[in-house]
Amino acid sequence: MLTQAAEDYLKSIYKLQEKGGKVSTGILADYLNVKPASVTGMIKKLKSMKLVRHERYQGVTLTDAGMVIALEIIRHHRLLELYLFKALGVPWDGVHEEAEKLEHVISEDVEARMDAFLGYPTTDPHGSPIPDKNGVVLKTHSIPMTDLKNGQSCVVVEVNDSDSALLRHLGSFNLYPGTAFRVIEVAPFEGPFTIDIAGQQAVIGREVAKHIFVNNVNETDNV
Amino acid sequence: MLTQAAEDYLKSIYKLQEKGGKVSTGILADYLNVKPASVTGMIKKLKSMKLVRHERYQGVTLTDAGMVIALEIIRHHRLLELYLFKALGVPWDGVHEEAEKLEHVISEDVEARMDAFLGYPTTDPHGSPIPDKNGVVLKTHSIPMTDLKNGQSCVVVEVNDSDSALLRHLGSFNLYPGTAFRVIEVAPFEGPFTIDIAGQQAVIGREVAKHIFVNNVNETDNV
DNA sequence: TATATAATTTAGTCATACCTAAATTAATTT
DNA sequence: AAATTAATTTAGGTATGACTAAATTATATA
Ligand SMILES: [Mn+2]
Ligand SMILES: [Mn+2]
Ligand SMILES: [Mn+2]
Ligand SMILES: [Mn+2]
Repeated sequence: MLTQAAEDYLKSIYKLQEKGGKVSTGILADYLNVKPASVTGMIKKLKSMKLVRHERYQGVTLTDAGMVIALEIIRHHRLLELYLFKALGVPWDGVHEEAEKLEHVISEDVEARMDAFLGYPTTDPHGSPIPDKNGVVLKTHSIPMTDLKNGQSCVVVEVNDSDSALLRHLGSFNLYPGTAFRVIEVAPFEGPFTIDIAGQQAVIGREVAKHIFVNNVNETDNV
Repeated sequence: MLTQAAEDYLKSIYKLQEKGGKVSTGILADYLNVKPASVTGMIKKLKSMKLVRHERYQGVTLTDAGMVIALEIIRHHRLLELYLFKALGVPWDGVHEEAEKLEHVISEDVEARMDAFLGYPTTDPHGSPIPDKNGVVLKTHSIPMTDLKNGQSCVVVEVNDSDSALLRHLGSFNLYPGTAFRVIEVAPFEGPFTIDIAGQQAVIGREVAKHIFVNNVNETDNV
Protein backbone atom coordinates (compact mmCIF):
# COMPACT_ATOMS: atom_id res chain seq x y z
CA MET A 1 0.00 0.00 0.00
CA LEU A 2 1.10 3.53 -0.81
CA THR A 3 1.42 6.21 1.83
CA GLN A 4 -1.29 8.82 2.13
CA ALA A 5 1.13 11.47 0.90
CA ALA A 6 2.01 9.47 -2.22
CA GLU A 7 -1.68 8.95 -2.99
CA ASP A 8 -2.30 12.67 -2.68
CA TYR A 9 0.55 13.43 -5.09
CA LEU A 10 -0.83 11.04 -7.69
CA LYS A 11 -4.32 12.47 -7.35
CA SER A 12 -3.02 16.01 -7.71
CA ILE A 13 -0.86 15.19 -10.72
CA TYR A 14 -3.91 13.65 -12.37
CA LYS A 15 -6.01 16.75 -11.80
CA LEU A 16 -3.32 19.15 -12.97
CA GLN A 17 -2.41 17.18 -16.08
CA GLU A 18 -6.09 17.11 -17.09
CA LYS A 19 -5.83 20.88 -17.51
CA GLY A 20 -2.41 21.30 -19.05
CA GLY A 21 -0.36 18.23 -19.95
CA LYS A 22 2.98 17.97 -18.15
CA VAL A 23 2.89 19.16 -14.56
CA SER A 24 5.75 21.31 -13.29
CA THR A 25 7.30 20.95 -9.86
CA GLY A 26 6.26 24.48 -8.91
CA ILE A 27 2.61 24.08 -9.89
CA LEU A 28 2.39 20.84 -7.96
CA ALA A 29 4.05 22.44 -4.93
CA ASP A 30 1.54 25.29 -4.96
CA TYR A 31 -1.35 22.91 -5.34
CA LEU A 32 -0.26 20.73 -2.42
CA ASN A 33 0.86 23.61 -0.17
CA VAL A 34 4.34 22.19 -0.05
CA LYS A 35 7.76 23.47 -1.18
CA PRO A 36 9.13 22.59 -4.63
CA ALA A 37 12.04 20.74 -3.05
CA SER A 38 9.62 18.39 -1.32
CA VAL A 39 7.90 17.72 -4.63
CA THR A 40 11.20 16.76 -6.24
CA GLY A 41 11.79 14.29 -3.43
CA MET A 42 8.42 12.62 -3.74
CA ILE A 43 8.62 12.51 -7.53
CA LYS A 44 11.83 10.51 -7.25
CA LYS A 45 10.06 7.94 -5.10
CA LEU A 46 7.03 7.76 -7.40
CA LYS A 47 9.34 7.41 -10.40
CA SER A 48 11.22 4.54 -8.76
CA MET A 49 7.82 2.86 -8.31
CA LYS A 50 7.10 3.49 -12.02
CA LEU A 51 3.99 5.51 -11.18
CA VAL A 52 5.17 8.69 -12.92
CA ARG A 53 7.42 9.70 -15.81
CA HIS A 54 9.83 12.53 -15.13
CA GLU A 55 12.62 14.29 -17.02
CA ARG A 56 14.62 16.74 -14.94
CA TYR A 57 13.28 20.29 -15.33
CA GLN A 58 10.60 19.02 -17.74
CA GLY A 59 7.69 18.21 -15.46
CA VAL A 60 5.92 15.00 -14.57
CA THR A 61 3.10 12.83 -15.95
CA LEU A 62 1.36 9.71 -14.67
CA THR A 63 2.14 6.27 -16.08
CA ASP A 64 -0.75 3.89 -16.67
CA ALA A 65 -0.13 2.35 -13.24
CA GLY A 66 -0.10 5.80 -11.64
CA MET A 67 -3.30 6.70 -13.44
CA VAL A 68 -5.07 3.64 -12.05
CA ILE A 69 -4.19 4.63 -8.50
CA ALA A 70 -5.07 8.30 -9.02
CA LEU A 71 -8.50 7.36 -10.37
CA GLU A 72 -9.05 4.94 -7.52
CA ILE A 73 -8.45 7.70 -4.95
CA ILE A 74 -10.59 10.17 -6.86
CA ARG A 75 -13.35 7.58 -6.99
CA HIS A 76 -13.14 7.16 -3.23
CA HIS A 77 -13.21 10.92 -2.72
CA ARG A 78 -16.24 11.60 -4.87
CA LEU A 79 -18.24 8.60 -3.71
CA LEU A 80 -17.55 9.62 -0.12
CA GLU A 81 -18.64 13.19 -0.80
CA LEU A 82 -21.93 12.03 -2.25
CA TYR A 83 -22.44 9.44 0.47
CA LEU A 84 -21.82 11.93 3.27
CA PHE A 85 -24.17 14.36 1.56
CA LYS A 86 -27.02 11.95 0.89
CA ALA A 87 -26.79 9.44 3.72
CA LEU A 88 -25.65 11.66 6.58
CA GLY A 89 -26.78 15.09 5.44
CA VAL A 90 -23.35 16.70 5.62
CA PRO A 91 -23.71 20.07 3.82
CA TRP A 92 -22.11 20.31 0.37
CA ASP A 93 -19.53 22.78 1.63
CA GLY A 94 -18.31 20.30 4.25
CA VAL A 95 -18.00 17.05 2.34
CA HIS A 96 -14.72 17.82 0.59
CA GLU A 97 -12.66 18.26 3.73
CA GLU A 98 -14.14 15.14 5.27
CA ALA A 99 -13.60 13.03 2.13
CA GLU A 100 -10.02 14.26 1.88
CA LYS A 101 -9.18 12.23 4.98
CA LEU A 102 -11.50 9.27 4.47
CA GLU A 103 -10.48 8.56 0.87
CA HIS A 104 -7.23 6.95 2.00
CA VAL A 105 -8.65 4.56 4.56
CA ILE A 106 -11.89 3.02 3.28
CA SER A 107 -11.81 -0.55 2.03
CA GLU A 108 -12.91 -1.76 -1.38
CA ASP A 109 -15.84 -3.40 0.38
CA VAL A 110 -17.11 -0.16 1.91
CA GLU A 111 -16.53 1.59 -1.40
CA ALA A 112 -18.73 -0.99 -3.14
CA ARG A 113 -21.44 -0.75 -0.48
CA MET A 114 -21.63 3.03 -0.72
CA ASP A 115 -21.76 2.75 -4.50
CA ALA A 116 -24.70 0.34 -4.30
CA PHE A 117 -26.49 2.43 -1.65
CA LEU A 118 -26.24 5.44 -3.92
CA GLY A 119 -27.41 3.54 -7.00
CA TYR A 120 -24.09 3.63 -8.86
CA PRO A 121 -23.97 7.41 -9.26
CA THR A 122 -21.90 9.19 -11.91
CA THR A 123 -21.40 12.63 -10.35
CA ASP A 124 -20.58 14.00 -6.91
CA PRO A 125 -22.37 16.89 -5.12
CA HIS A 126 -20.22 19.43 -6.98
CA GLY A 127 -20.89 17.94 -10.39
CA SER A 128 -17.52 16.20 -10.78
CA PRO A 129 -17.65 12.81 -12.49
CA ILE A 130 -17.18 9.71 -10.31
CA PRO A 131 -14.88 7.20 -12.04
CA ASP A 132 -16.55 3.79 -12.18
CA LYS A 133 -14.95 0.79 -10.52
CA ASN A 134 -12.87 0.13 -13.64
CA GLY A 135 -11.57 3.68 -13.63
CA VAL A 136 -13.68 4.90 -16.54
CA VAL A 137 -14.57 8.59 -16.27
CA LEU A 138 -17.46 10.11 -18.21
CA LYS A 139 -16.18 13.19 -20.00
CA THR A 140 -18.39 16.17 -19.35
CA HIS A 141 -18.39 19.07 -21.78
CA SER A 142 -18.50 22.43 -20.11
CA ILE A 143 -17.08 25.93 -20.32
CA PRO A 144 -16.18 28.34 -17.55
CA MET A 145 -18.94 30.79 -16.69
CA THR A 146 -16.50 33.60 -17.50
CA ASP A 147 -16.94 32.77 -21.23
CA LEU A 148 -20.66 33.61 -21.13
CA LYS A 149 -22.07 36.66 -22.94
CA ASN A 150 -25.09 38.82 -22.31
CA GLY A 151 -28.41 37.06 -22.75
CA GLN A 152 -27.06 33.51 -22.80
CA SER A 153 -28.76 30.86 -20.71
CA CYS A 154 -27.11 27.69 -19.46
CA VAL A 155 -27.05 24.95 -16.85
CA VAL A 156 -24.45 24.55 -14.11
CA VAL A 157 -22.42 21.38 -14.65
CA GLU A 158 -19.69 21.55 -12.04
CA VAL A 159 -18.21 23.83 -9.40
CA ASN A 160 -14.85 23.82 -7.69
CA ASP A 161 -15.25 21.81 -4.49
CA SER A 162 -12.22 22.79 -2.47
CA ASP A 163 -13.25 26.24 -1.17
CA SER A 164 -16.02 25.82 1.34
CA ALA A 165 -16.74 29.55 1.71
CA LEU A 166 -17.27 29.71 -2.05
CA LEU A 167 -19.68 26.78 -1.90
CA ARG A 168 -21.70 28.42 0.88
CA HIS A 169 -21.83 31.57 -1.23
CA LEU A 170 -23.15 29.65 -4.24
CA GLY A 171 -25.62 27.83 -2.03
CA SER A 172 -27.05 31.16 -0.90
CA PHE A 173 -28.12 31.71 -4.56
CA ASN A 174 -29.29 28.10 -4.99
CA LEU A 175 -26.56 27.70 -7.56
CA TYR A 176 -25.93 23.94 -7.71
CA PRO A 177 -25.07 21.47 -10.48
CA GLY A 178 -28.22 21.18 -12.55
CA THR A 179 -29.36 24.72 -11.79
CA ALA A 180 -30.28 26.77 -14.91
CA PHE A 181 -29.64 30.50 -15.16
CA ARG A 182 -29.54 33.32 -17.70
CA VAL A 183 -26.99 36.12 -17.98
CA ILE A 184 -28.74 39.47 -17.67
CA GLU A 185 -25.66 41.63 -17.83
CA VAL A 186 -21.91 41.32 -17.99
CA ALA A 187 -20.42 44.49 -16.57
CA PRO A 188 -17.63 46.02 -18.70
CA PHE A 189 -13.93 46.07 -17.80
CA GLU A 190 -13.90 42.49 -16.52
CA GLY A 191 -16.81 43.25 -14.23
CA PRO A 192 -19.30 40.96 -12.48
CA PHE A 193 -22.14 38.93 -13.99
CA THR A 194 -25.74 39.71 -13.15
CA ILE A 195 -27.79 36.56 -13.62
CA ASP A 196 -31.34 35.32 -13.24
CA ILE A 197 -31.88 32.06 -11.35
CA ALA A 198 -35.51 30.95 -11.44
CA GLY A 199 -36.68 34.54 -11.29
CA GLN A 200 -34.21 35.63 -8.62
CA GLN A 201 -31.38 37.99 -9.55
CA ALA A 202 -27.85 37.44 -8.33
CA VAL A 203 -24.53 39.20 -8.91
CA ILE A 204 -21.56 36.89 -9.36
CA GLY A 205 -18.02 38.29 -9.37
CA ARG A 206 -15.37 37.18 -11.86
CA GLU A 207 -13.32 35.38 -9.24
CA VAL A 208 -16.36 33.31 -8.32
CA ALA A 209 -17.43 32.78 -11.95
CA LYS A 210 -14.03 31.24 -12.75
CA HIS A 211 -14.94 28.30 -10.55
CA ILE A 212 -18.34 27.62 -12.12
CA PHE A 213 -18.60 25.46 -15.24
CA VAL A 214 -21.69 25.34 -17.43
CA ASN A 215 -23.13 23.72 -20.57
CA ASN A 216 -26.30 23.83 -22.71
CA VAL A 217 -25.44 27.41 -23.57
CA ASN A 218 -28.20 29.10 -25.65
CA GLU A 219 -29.13 32.55 -26.79
CA THR A 220 -32.56 33.29 -25.37
CA ASP A 221 -34.94 36.19 -25.72
CA ASN A 222 -35.12 38.56 -22.81
CA VAL A 223 -38.38 37.24 -21.35
CA MET B 1 -4.27 17.06 17.20
CA LEU B 2 -2.56 13.88 18.29
CA THR B 3 -1.01 11.46 15.86
CA GLN B 4 -2.81 8.26 15.00
CA ALA B 5 -0.17 6.25 16.83
CA ALA B 6 -0.56 8.30 20.02
CA GLU B 7 -4.33 7.84 19.89
CA ASP B 8 -3.92 4.09 19.53
CA TYR B 9 -1.61 3.98 22.55
CA LEU B 10 -4.11 5.87 24.70
CA LYS B 11 -6.95 3.64 23.58
CA SER B 12 -4.94 0.52 24.34
CA ILE B 13 -3.83 1.74 27.76
CA TYR B 14 -7.46 2.43 28.58
CA LYS B 15 -8.55 -1.07 27.64
CA LEU B 16 -5.70 -2.77 29.46
CA GLN B 17 -6.04 -0.75 32.65
CA GLU B 18 -9.76 -1.62 32.74
CA LYS B 19 -8.71 -5.23 33.31
CA GLY B 20 -5.75 -4.84 35.63
CA GLY B 21 -4.77 -1.42 36.91
CA LYS B 22 -1.28 -0.31 35.93
CA VAL B 23 -0.23 -1.32 32.44
CA SER B 24 3.29 -2.65 31.90
CA THR B 25 5.46 -1.81 28.93
CA GLY B 26 5.58 -5.43 27.83
CA ILE B 27 1.81 -5.97 27.94
CA LEU B 28 1.27 -2.83 25.91
CA ALA B 29 3.93 -3.88 23.41
CA ASP B 30 2.26 -7.25 22.92
CA TYR B 31 -1.15 -5.66 22.56
CA LEU B 32 0.05 -3.19 19.95
CA ASN B 33 2.35 -5.62 18.10
CA VAL B 34 5.31 -3.41 18.78
CA LYS B 35 8.58 -3.85 20.70
CA PRO B 36 8.84 -2.77 24.35
CA ALA B 37 11.51 -0.22 23.46
CA SER B 38 9.06 1.49 21.11
CA VAL B 39 6.48 1.64 23.88
CA THR B 40 8.95 3.31 26.23
CA GLY B 41 9.58 5.94 23.57
CA MET B 42 5.91 6.74 23.04
CA ILE B 43 5.19 6.76 26.77
CA LYS B 44 7.77 9.50 27.19
CA LYS B 45 5.98 11.62 24.63
CA LEU B 46 2.56 10.99 26.16
CA LYS B 47 3.94 11.79 29.60
CA SER B 48 5.40 15.08 28.37
CA MET B 49 1.89 15.90 27.11
CA LYS B 50 0.51 14.99 30.56
CA LEU B 51 -1.73 12.29 29.08
CA VAL B 52 -0.24 9.45 31.14
CA ARG B 53 1.47 8.92 34.50
CA HIS B 54 4.58 6.78 34.47
CA GLU B 55 7.18 5.64 37.01
CA ARG B 56 10.15 3.82 35.52
CA TYR B 57 9.69 0.04 35.65
CA GLN B 58 6.27 0.54 37.31
CA GLY B 59 3.84 0.72 34.42
CA VAL B 60 1.62 3.45 33.06
CA THR B 61 -1.89 4.82 33.68
CA LEU B 62 -3.98 7.46 31.96
CA THR B 63 -4.42 10.93 33.42
CA ASP B 64 -7.88 12.51 33.26
CA ALA B 65 -6.87 14.28 30.06
CA GLY B 66 -5.62 11.00 28.60
CA MET B 67 -8.83 9.27 29.59
CA VAL B 68 -10.93 11.86 27.76
CA ILE B 69 -9.02 11.23 24.54
CA ALA B 70 -9.08 7.45 24.93
CA LEU B 71 -12.85 7.47 25.43
CA GLU B 72 -13.29 9.78 22.46
CA ILE B 73 -11.47 7.34 20.18
CA ILE B 74 -13.31 4.35 21.60
CA ARG B 75 -16.58 6.18 21.02
CA HIS B 76 -15.60 6.77 17.40
CA HIS B 77 -14.63 3.13 16.99
CA ARG B 78 -17.83 1.66 18.38
CA LEU B 79 -20.17 4.14 16.71
CA LEU B 80 -18.43 3.41 13.42
CA GLU B 81 -18.75 -0.33 13.91
CA LEU B 82 -22.47 -0.05 14.52
CA TYR B 83 -22.93 2.43 11.69
CA LEU B 84 -21.10 0.25 9.18
CA PHE B 85 -23.13 -2.73 10.35
CA LYS B 86 -26.54 -1.08 10.27
CA ALA B 87 -26.27 1.50 7.50
CA LEU B 88 -23.99 -0.31 5.06
CA GLY B 89 -24.50 -3.95 5.97
CA VAL B 90 -20.83 -4.69 6.66
CA PRO B 91 -20.79 -8.09 8.41
CA TRP B 92 -20.04 -8.06 12.13
CA ASP B 93 -16.71 -9.78 11.61
CA GLY B 94 -15.56 -7.00 9.27
CA VAL B 95 -16.49 -3.83 11.12
CA HIS B 96 -13.63 -3.84 13.62
CA GLU B 97 -10.83 -3.69 11.06
CA GLU B 98 -12.61 -0.96 9.12
CA ALA B 99 -13.35 1.12 12.24
CA GLU B 100 -9.74 0.79 13.36
CA LYS B 101 -8.71 3.05 10.49
CA LEU B 102 -11.74 5.35 10.35
CA GLU B 103 -11.80 6.18 14.07
CA HIS B 104 -8.86 8.57 13.69
CA VAL B 105 -10.17 10.61 10.79
CA ILE B 106 -13.89 11.29 11.22
CA SER B 107 -14.98 14.73 12.38
CA GLU B 108 -17.10 15.54 15.40
CA ASP B 109 -19.83 16.47 12.95
CA VAL B 110 -19.89 13.06 11.26
CA GLU B 111 -19.71 11.41 14.68
CA ALA B 112 -22.82 13.34 15.78
CA ARG B 113 -24.67 12.53 12.55
CA MET B 114 -23.99 8.80 12.85
CA ASP B 115 -25.07 8.93 16.49
CA ALA B 116 -28.38 10.58 15.53
CA PHE B 117 -28.93 8.19 12.59
CA LEU B 118 -28.51 5.25 14.96
CA GLY B 119 -30.81 6.74 17.61
CA TYR B 120 -28.07 7.39 20.21
CA PRO B 121 -27.15 3.76 20.72
CA THR B 122 -25.39 2.42 23.81
CA THR B 123 -23.73 -0.74 22.53
CA ASP B 124 -21.82 -1.77 19.41
CA PRO B 125 -22.40 -4.95 17.35
CA HIS B 126 -20.21 -6.97 19.72
CA GLY B 127 -21.99 -5.76 22.83
CA SER B 128 -19.33 -3.30 23.95
CA PRO B 129 -20.65 -0.08 25.50
CA ILE B 130 -20.44 3.09 23.40
CA PRO B 131 -19.28 6.03 25.55
CA ASP B 132 -21.72 8.94 25.21
CA LYS B 133 -20.55 12.28 23.87
CA ASN B 134 -19.48 13.32 27.38
CA GLY B 135 -17.39 10.20 27.77
CA VAL B 136 -19.77 8.40 30.14
CA VAL B 137 -19.66 4.61 29.77
CA LEU B 138 -22.46 2.37 31.00
CA LYS B 139 -20.94 -0.35 33.13
CA THR B 140 -22.17 -3.77 32.06
CA HIS B 141 -22.05 -6.64 34.53
CA SER B 142 -20.97 -9.88 32.96
CA ILE B 143 -18.87 -12.95 33.60
CA PRO B 144 -16.79 -15.00 31.18
CA MET B 145 -18.61 -18.00 29.77
CA THR B 146 -15.85 -20.20 31.19
CA ASP B 147 -17.35 -19.61 34.68
CA LEU B 148 -20.62 -21.29 33.74
CA LYS B 149 -21.68 -24.63 35.24
CA ASN B 150 -23.85 -27.44 33.97
CA GLY B 151 -27.50 -26.50 33.58
CA GLN B 152 -27.06 -22.75 33.85
CA SER B 153 -28.80 -20.51 31.35
CA CYS B 154 -27.69 -17.00 30.44
CA VAL B 155 -27.67 -14.25 27.84
CA VAL B 156 -24.66 -13.17 25.77
CA VAL B 157 -23.62 -9.63 26.70
CA GLU B 158 -20.40 -9.06 24.82
CA VAL B 159 -17.85 -10.85 22.66
CA ASN B 160 -14.27 -9.98 21.79
CA ASP B 161 -14.37 -8.02 18.52
CA SER B 162 -10.80 -8.19 17.31
CA ASP B 163 -10.64 -11.74 15.89
CA SER B 164 -12.77 -11.90 12.79
CA ALA B 165 -12.46 -15.68 12.36
CA LEU B 166 -13.82 -16.10 15.90
CA LEU B 167 -16.76 -13.82 15.10
CA ARG B 168 -17.61 -15.80 11.97
CA HIS B 169 -17.50 -18.95 14.06
CA LEU B 170 -19.91 -17.49 16.62
CA GLY B 171 -22.13 -16.24 13.85
CA SER B 172 -22.43 -19.78 12.50
CA PHE B 173 -24.16 -20.68 15.81
CA ASN B 174 -26.22 -17.47 15.86
CA LEU B 175 -24.37 -16.51 19.00
CA TYR B 176 -24.68 -12.72 19.19
CA PRO B 177 -25.11 -10.21 22.03
CA GLY B 178 -28.65 -10.73 23.29
CA THR B 179 -28.70 -14.41 22.39
CA ALA B 180 -29.84 -16.72 25.23
CA PHE B 181 -28.41 -20.20 25.72
CA ARG B 182 -28.25 -22.99 28.30
CA VAL B 183 -25.25 -25.12 29.24
CA ILE B 184 -26.05 -28.77 28.62
CA GLU B 185 -22.67 -30.13 29.53
CA VAL B 186 -19.23 -28.98 30.59
CA ALA B 187 -16.74 -31.66 29.64
CA PRO B 188 -14.28 -32.53 32.41
CA PHE B 189 -10.56 -31.67 32.44
CA GLU B 190 -11.08 -28.16 31.11
CA GLY B 191 -13.07 -29.52 28.21
CA PRO B 192 -15.54 -27.84 25.84
CA PHE B 193 -19.07 -26.58 26.57
CA THR B 194 -22.08 -28.15 24.91
CA ILE B 195 -24.86 -25.59 24.83
CA ASP B 196 -28.41 -25.22 23.60
CA ILE B 197 -29.24 -22.13 21.55
CA ALA B 198 -32.95 -21.90 20.75
CA GLY B 199 -33.17 -25.66 20.42
CA GLN B 200 -29.95 -26.05 18.42
CA GLN B 201 -26.96 -27.71 20.05
CA ALA B 202 -23.47 -26.32 19.69
CA VAL B 203 -20.06 -27.25 21.06
CA ILE B 204 -17.90 -24.33 22.16
CA GLY B 205 -14.26 -24.85 23.05
CA ARG B 206 -12.58 -23.23 26.07
CA GLU B 207 -10.46 -20.92 23.96
CA VAL B 208 -13.60 -19.59 22.30
CA ALA B 209 -15.59 -19.43 25.55
CA LYS B 210 -12.94 -17.17 27.09
CA HIS B 211 -13.97 -14.46 24.66
CA ILE B 212 -17.71 -14.64 25.37
CA PHE B 213 -19.20 -12.70 28.30
CA VAL B 214 -22.66 -13.38 29.68
CA ASN B 215 -25.14 -12.25 32.34
CA ASN B 216 -28.62 -13.18 33.68
CA VAL B 217 -27.19 -16.48 34.84
CA ASN B 218 -29.87 -18.82 36.21
CA GLU B 219 -30.20 -22.45 37.19
CA THR B 220 -32.95 -23.92 35.03
CA ASP B 221 -34.64 -27.28 34.90
CA ASN B 222 -33.67 -29.53 32.06
CA VAL B 223 -36.68 -28.83 29.87
C1' DT C 1 22.63 -12.52 50.71
C1' DA C 2 24.35 -13.48 46.25
C1' DT C 3 23.04 -14.85 41.72
C1' DA C 4 20.20 -15.75 37.85
C1' DT C 5 16.32 -14.32 35.11
C1' DA C 6 13.04 -11.26 33.33
C1' DA C 7 11.39 -6.71 32.31
C1' DT C 8 12.40 -2.16 31.09
C1' DT C 9 15.06 1.61 29.49
C1' DT C 10 18.77 3.76 26.81
C1' DA C 11 21.48 4.38 22.71
C1' DG C 12 21.94 4.31 18.16
C1' DT C 13 19.59 3.28 13.24
C1' DC C 14 16.30 3.54 9.61
C1' DA C 15 12.40 5.19 6.64
C1' DT C 16 8.99 8.68 5.64
C1' DA C 17 7.87 13.26 4.59
C1' DC C 18 8.46 17.54 5.34
C1' DC C 19 11.65 21.92 5.64
C1' DT C 20 15.46 25.81 4.33
C1' DA C 21 19.41 27.28 1.91
C1' DA C 22 22.59 26.68 -1.71
C1' DA C 23 23.73 25.04 -6.23
C1' DT C 24 22.41 24.02 -10.76
C1' DT C 25 19.93 24.31 -15.09
C1' DA C 26 16.74 26.46 -18.28
C1' DA C 27 14.52 30.34 -20.31
C1' DT C 28 14.39 35.23 -21.29
C1' DT C 29 16.46 39.73 -22.20
C1' DT C 30 19.72 42.77 -23.79
C1' DA D 1 26.58 35.50 -26.93
C1' DA D 2 26.37 37.04 -22.31
C1' DA D 3 23.84 38.22 -18.45
C1' DT D 4 19.84 38.16 -15.79
C1' DT D 5 15.87 35.85 -13.95
C1' DA D 6 13.09 31.96 -12.83
C1' DA D 7 12.47 27.18 -12.00
C1' DT D 8 14.27 23.02 -10.30
C1' DT D 9 17.30 20.02 -7.92
C1' DT D 10 20.71 18.85 -4.35
C1' DA D 11 22.36 18.92 0.29
C1' DG D 12 21.62 18.88 4.84
C1' DG D 13 18.34 19.08 8.73
C1' DT D 14 13.94 18.09 11.70
C1' DA D 15 10.17 15.25 13.64
C1' DT D 16 7.71 10.90 13.98
C1' DG D 17 7.61 6.19 15.00
C1' DA D 18 9.31 2.08 14.30
C1' DC D 19 13.56 -1.25 14.98
C1' DT D 20 17.94 -3.91 17.30
C1' DA D 21 21.39 -4.40 20.67
C1' DA D 22 23.27 -3.19 24.98
C1' DA D 23 22.76 -1.50 29.62
C1' DT D 24 20.11 -1.10 33.64
C1' DT D 25 16.80 -2.21 37.19
C1' DA D 26 13.62 -5.26 39.52
C1' DT D 27 12.18 -9.77 40.85
C1' DA D 28 12.73 -14.62 41.79
C1' DT D 29 15.61 -18.42 43.24
C1' DA D 30 19.11 -20.77 45.55
MN1 LIG E 1 -11.14 1.50 -3.95
MN1 LIG F 1 -16.41 17.10 -5.17
MN1 LIG G 1 -15.37 12.76 18.51
MN1 LIG H 1 -16.74 -3.76 18.79
